[in-house]
Amino acid sequence: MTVTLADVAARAQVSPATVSRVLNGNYPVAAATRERVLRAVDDLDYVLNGPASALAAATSDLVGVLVNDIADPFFGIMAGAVQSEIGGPGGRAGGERMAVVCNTGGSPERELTYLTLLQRQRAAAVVLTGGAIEDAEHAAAIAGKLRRLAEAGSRVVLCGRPPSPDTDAVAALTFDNRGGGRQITEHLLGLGHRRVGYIAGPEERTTTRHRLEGHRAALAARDIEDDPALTVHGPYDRRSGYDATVELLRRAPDLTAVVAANDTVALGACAALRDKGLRIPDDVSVAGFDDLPFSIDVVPALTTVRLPLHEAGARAGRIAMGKEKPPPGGVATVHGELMVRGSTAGPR
Amino acid sequence: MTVTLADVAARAQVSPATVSRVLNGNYPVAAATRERVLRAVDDLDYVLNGPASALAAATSDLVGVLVNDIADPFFGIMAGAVQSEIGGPGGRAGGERMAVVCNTGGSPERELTYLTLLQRQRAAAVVLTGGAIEDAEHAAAIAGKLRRLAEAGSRVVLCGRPPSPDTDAVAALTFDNRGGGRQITEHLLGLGHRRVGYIAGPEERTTTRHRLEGHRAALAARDIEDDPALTVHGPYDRRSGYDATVELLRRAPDLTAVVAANDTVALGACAALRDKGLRIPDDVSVAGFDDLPFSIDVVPALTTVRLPLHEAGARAGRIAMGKEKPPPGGVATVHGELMVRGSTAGPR
DNA sequence: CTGTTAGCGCCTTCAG
DNA sequence: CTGAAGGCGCTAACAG
Repeated sequence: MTVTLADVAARAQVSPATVSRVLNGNYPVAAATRERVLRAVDDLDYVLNGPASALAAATSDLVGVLVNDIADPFFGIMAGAVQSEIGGPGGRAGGERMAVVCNTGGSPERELTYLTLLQRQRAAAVVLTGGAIEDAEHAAAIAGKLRRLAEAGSRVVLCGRPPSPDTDAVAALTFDNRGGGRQITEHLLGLGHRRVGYIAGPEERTTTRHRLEGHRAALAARDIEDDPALTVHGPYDRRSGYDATVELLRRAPDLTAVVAANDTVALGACAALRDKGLRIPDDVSVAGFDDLPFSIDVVPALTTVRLPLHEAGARAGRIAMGKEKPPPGGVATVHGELMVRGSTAGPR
Repeated sequence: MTVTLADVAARAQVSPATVSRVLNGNYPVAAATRERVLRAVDDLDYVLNGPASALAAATSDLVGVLVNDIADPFFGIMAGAVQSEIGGPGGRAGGERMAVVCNTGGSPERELTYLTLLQRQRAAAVVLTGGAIEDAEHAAAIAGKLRRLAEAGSRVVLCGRPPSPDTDAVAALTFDNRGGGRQITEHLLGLGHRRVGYIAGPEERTTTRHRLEGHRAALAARDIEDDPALTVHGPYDRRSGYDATVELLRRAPDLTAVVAANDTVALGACAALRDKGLRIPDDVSVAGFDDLPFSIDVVPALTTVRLPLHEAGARAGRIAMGKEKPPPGGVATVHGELMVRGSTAGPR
């Protein structure tokens, strides 16, 4: 019923092997023969059977992309960038690799499950985005899975995640979250702020910890007390920013600035401040992190640290495909850039 | 080297068929036997070979999701929702289906290419999101591809895209773009606006056309002239909103409101107005469409039409998996809800 | 409930 | 440059 390679071969009057070679283009085939085969393919509307080739060739053209939440532009941008680079060298509808996007929701189990599923698919590569969960047991489990994936021939690339030891990753592009966190707080301190609230991300995640460490380093460098009451943890979403800000304001009505773990959280913080009748930045300055597309459009525009998400994702994609050499030592640090905008100013 | 079903069978002292049955759980197997097999699987760290099963079973556990741009939350939200519903009935790391996200960038060729690639993968289902391109030739090509996909056993579901004839889609969930477009303009007219600029999406797309038709219907219902100078087309991005607004202002300095094709475009429009020294909504009202998460956080909050993107995506996913019955006739219209917020008010 | 027997459709040596 | 042959790892009838 469904047309197979053999049908094409018959129609083109060549052997199945020849058709295979034409389709994969990895082997010399006479131009005339190729033409004949291609015509037969068209005539028959033939479409290669992916699973069959994957089985025979022991590798598929699927690339896994693990993200926390694809609805979040932070991940959407990276996933899109990865995807834009994994296409083959072009040509017909061949050579193209496809991205399997796996939404882990930040859950360790789902992360593991998806890795297994990708191993099952014999994924050509796997790109893990976003911060890692800081739990020894889980880290070991992940490392084990990644090792097995690598052994099975998948190229593993970390994007925006710190390199973890014995992972067999081809490369790790890690964001300089610590440096960025430090920059943003330094900017605020430089403006004269002394009571700075910090809305951190969820605990036990490298991203959260690094950004917070940067913040603290900036405080320490100026000998400013790191009042524990000024730090609140919560998920990376708007709601958390809102609630945390209300809480911070309750604990420390004297604060003059709020640093949020990321832009989305910062948005929630702004909303809370506004609801309390506080003006930004006149009464309270607000800063975010990531520089998502909307951040320049909120009013006042958000001061934040720009992370080159698209570039990083694209590079991860190219490295995963072997189109670009991994960085020396397999690790590259991607730095953020402080974007000073209207949401921060000197304290009252 | 790599461990296979046969290895597991040997270790559990059963036949390969039995192992297969345990793993797929579609067949009765004695509890004791199952235990033994499962233990062997664990001991050997066995992972099923996806391509091999797909070949033998003639179906894969991949679900294609076509989107214009995964970095855009409009699509990210739907893709995430689809993905959340395609998981199997649960259980071990089995039964899980994975989402192959295909970024078409709005290009007809890429749309076709990806459909072919999904057919090659023998995708269990394919969900097409977003509006369709209005070009007879392309529409026919797509319809043909979809028909072939359906014949090959993939369940095709449209999400946010009008039902196209002879497509063999299991279901089409279409957004009521016309109704939404009409509502938003009616809202503005009700406030007293008479000169309303309209920033439409790219031409030749159903979404663009329907929203614009709704806008015009609202004007017509009030016998207000549809001044062609008040409509500008452009891509669905911020930049386009900015540029279009500058152009509208040039053409019609007397306009008192701007309706954007979607929220992202509206953001650009707001930025342009602000740069021109115009206040929102005091000088010019602005309205968007979609109600993306950031829309409530911009200042002033955006009046817009909320589309239940997550719900629609989830439903599409369930229908694609056969977990939910398709709507009667295969077509369901998903209505938007007018969200009146601070960005619109009566004219000066 | 379990084992046996054939393929699924393609790639890939190996000859020629 | 092209053909022939074997097997990739699993599933799906059939028997039993």
